[in-house]
Order: sequence, then C-alpha cells, then structure tokens
Amino acid sequence: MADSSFPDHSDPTVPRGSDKKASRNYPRPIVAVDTALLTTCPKRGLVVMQMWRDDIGKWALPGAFVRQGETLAQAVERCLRDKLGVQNIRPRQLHVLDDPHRDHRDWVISVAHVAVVRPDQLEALGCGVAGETRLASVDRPGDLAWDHPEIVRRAKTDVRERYETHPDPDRLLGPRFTLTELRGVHEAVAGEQFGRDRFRRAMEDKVEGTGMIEETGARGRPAELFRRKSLTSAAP
Amino acid sequence: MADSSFPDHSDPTVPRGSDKKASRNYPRPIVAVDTALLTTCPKRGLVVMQMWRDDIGKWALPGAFVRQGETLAQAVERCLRDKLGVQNIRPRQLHVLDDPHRDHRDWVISVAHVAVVRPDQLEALGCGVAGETRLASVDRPGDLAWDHPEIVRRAKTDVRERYETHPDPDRLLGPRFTLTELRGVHEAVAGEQFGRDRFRRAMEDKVEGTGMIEETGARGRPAELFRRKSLTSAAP
DNA sequence: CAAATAGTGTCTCTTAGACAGTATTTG
DNA sequence: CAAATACTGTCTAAGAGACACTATTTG
Repeated sequence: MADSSFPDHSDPTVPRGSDKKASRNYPRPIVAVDTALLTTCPKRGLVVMQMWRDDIGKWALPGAFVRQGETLAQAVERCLRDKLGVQNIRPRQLHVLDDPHRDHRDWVISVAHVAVVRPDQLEALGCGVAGETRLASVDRPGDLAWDHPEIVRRAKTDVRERYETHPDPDRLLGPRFTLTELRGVHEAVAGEQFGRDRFRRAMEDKVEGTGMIEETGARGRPAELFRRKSLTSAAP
Repeated sequence: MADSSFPDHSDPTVPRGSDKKASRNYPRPIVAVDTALLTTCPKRGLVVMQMWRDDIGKWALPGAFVRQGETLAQAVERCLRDKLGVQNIRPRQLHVLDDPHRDHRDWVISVAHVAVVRPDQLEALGCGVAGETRLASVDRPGDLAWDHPEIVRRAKTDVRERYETHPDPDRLLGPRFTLTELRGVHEAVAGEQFGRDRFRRAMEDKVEGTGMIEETGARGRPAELFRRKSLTSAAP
C-alpha cells in the first residue's frame, strides 16, 4: 500500500496538505485488462484468439476497463463472457504495460493476462456472437494493435513453462485422462513431439493411476485412466 | 489496450455513447507502487528494508502513487530516491495487488516491485534521512502493514529463483569478481551453503575469466577475476 | 493370428557431486 | 617448509533417453 498521507510537496501538480481526502485529487490512469485467450488446435498447436477492431482497423486481443469494486480477474472474466460468451476461465496475470503514451487518447495502463480454455469453449465464436474473430498460432500471431504482440509473447512463455513441469495445469483435459491424451496436449502446447516412454517417465510421479480403464472403440490395448496427483495424497 | 470505444451499455455506472472522451468519466483507481528493497547482510542473508508508518502504527514497504507521464519503474525510482536516498536501482515488476477493499480510504491498486541493491547503498539510512527504518530477514519479515507480507514473499521467490540460474543478476558485485566472492553472494541470497567445487562447476559456463589476478593482502594463492559472460561473446 | 496400442525392463550416455590431488601464495 | 587458499582430475551414483520386449485388445 502506498503512502497517501505523504504527498510530495516538491511536485506542483500534487495537491498540498496532509488531508487523506487529498488523494482523491491525484490524476489517475484508466486501468485496463487485455487477455491472450489461448487454446490448442490439433493441427496448429497453441493458438491465440483475436478480435477485429473497426475503430483502429487492426486485430487486437479482447480487453476492458476495470470497474470500481471488481478485481482484475473479475474484469477479465466479464470481458470474455460479454464479448465472446466464454465462461469458466482461469485468468493469470502476466505484466503491467505502462508506457504513458501507449494510447494517445488517454492515460491507460493495461494489466496483461493469459487464459487457456478447451477448444470447445470457443465453438460459439463462429456464429457471429462477437463480431469478426480469428485464431492464430502464438508463434506467428500476425499484425496486432498496440503492444499486444508483447502480451502474446509473454502468454506463450508463461503457458509453455508451466506445461514443462506440471501435468495439464490449465485443465485442457478433464479430471481423468490417458497418458496418450496428456501427451497430445503437451505436444500441442509445446509445438514439439515427445518420445512416448520418455514422456511417460517424466509424468509418472506427477499423476496417479485410477485403476479405471479407458472405454475404447478402437483397436489395441485400452489404456489406464490417470488423474492429477492431489497435494493431499498419502505419501509413499 | 482495452476497448475504450465499446462502453458496456448494460452497466448503469458507465457513461453512454461512443464518444472517445467518454472514457474520461470512468471511475479510476489510484495506482500505487510498493517495493521490496532487498540487500544482503553477511550475517543475516537476504534482508528487506521497512519504514515505520506513524499514521497506521505499523512497519511497511516504501511506496508511492504513480504520476501522470511516468512509468511504474520511474515511480519506484522516485520513491526510493526521495524517501531513502537510494539511487541506481533496477526495479522488477512482480504482481498487481487488486483487492478493491485493500485500503478502506480509497480505491487503490498496487503494483508490487522488487529491487536489489548493494549493502553500501543503504548506508545513509542510519543517519535519519528517512525517518525510522529497519532491515529484517526475508524469511522472518515481522509484522507488516496491508498485503505487504505477500510482496516480500513474492520478492524472495523472484530473487532466489533468478540467482539459481544466473551469476549475480542483480549486480551485488562489481563487473569483476572472484568465484569465492560470487559464491558468498549466492549463499547469502539462498540462505544456504554450497560446496566450493560444486558451485564452481555450475557457474563455469556462465562466467568468463579475465586473465587478471586478484590483488590480495591475505595469505593463500590469489584468485582469478571473472566477469559475467556477455551475450555477444564469440561462440566456442 | 496380424495389427495396433499400452506398458515395462534394461542399456548407455551424460551429468551432478564428492573426494583428493596439484598449484601458488604468505609468513 | 607449513599453512592457507585456488584450481583441477577422477570416481561414483543418479537420471535422461533410446531401444526392445511383453501385454492386451480388435478384426
């Protein structure tokens, strides 16, 4: 918490006096949230959602201004729900973009976020709910407005780093999954193939078997279903 | 950048109309920066600077409100310079603390930062420049105001993680140093002893020898001086 | 049984860490 | 030369990765 009772009298733009109400007269920025909404495509790997902006003639990430009484995460949820119909997201904060002149119209700082959702959660987007949208690979996001390329870069790094050390931390799969399904998700996120047994060894101590067997229609031995190891599991 | 030309008409607290100037009428938070100012003590390892706050009767981290036209990093620099006389810092952004009710007096969000400085840069603090201050171990920071314990926790994690993989990234040492000096700094940051040869092997590919030899007054073979390996060095 | 997929035993190569040696200085 | 500190060669144990083998299912 900063020091609202210590106004700096050497700065003429700051109101005088030690009255706590004086803080009301400080100039304040608009605080925005901008979100890299990611999902996986079987073909294209990790992709980012973008919206066409008629007013500036560019593609951009979905964003909104923070309102009084809400947290940044709530602003992200509201934005994605209202603009895109996407719900049940788990936003993560990345970084504050604070160039005072990043928007020529006003003093706007933006808190960049990332949210990863299952592909089916973006199904409604094709139906014109949200104006024109597109999905692009995080490695080639195309031409984006403002500092949004930096947000995509940070989002990509954040998600890939977390998937390197944890089994599907963003719940792209349900609570139970086969190791082959898990490997498919991790390969899509990383944009890289892993050896079958290598991946199994790496994940073995981070998941636990359920004893349940996959119901398969295909040929071959059916796989065991695993779940993420809970922190409260009994120690071995 | 958020969407200032898409005001949400379903919310009565938001002004109507697509006039870009309408964004001026949105309620805006005060944006603060609060900084965990860290240094190393030979005895106590990694310590954090705290200031006594008469108005709330608690110890707190130094903080300030962001002013129009300045970046968050500049606000941190101004705060530490004006309140503590500390200069030449390299602030790193950690996280935004955004509980709408974290300060009962007003809507204040805080961008937490961490800055690491050499011990001698805090020498002036004993001279009463800045009111009452204290240094406490980051592992036992004592009773701190507001959400400042969380800032210390994040700062500690951030610094220790970066020192695990890079040689003195925060420049607690000068441009040239012996491996024993480097190990001392890393042990102070980590709060843990490393084996002499183990540490040497781990750092060997991240520093480069200068050929220069330490000027020593003490007994024993003088050590070679090393420097951080620059990214533009010739590949082997 | 052939094909397909799941799961495991084992070998090798790399690497982290410890130990003990050599090297260079002061007193 | 003894003591102290810097540096280095080598052994060992643990881990990553590749390969090949076994197991279980469908057609």
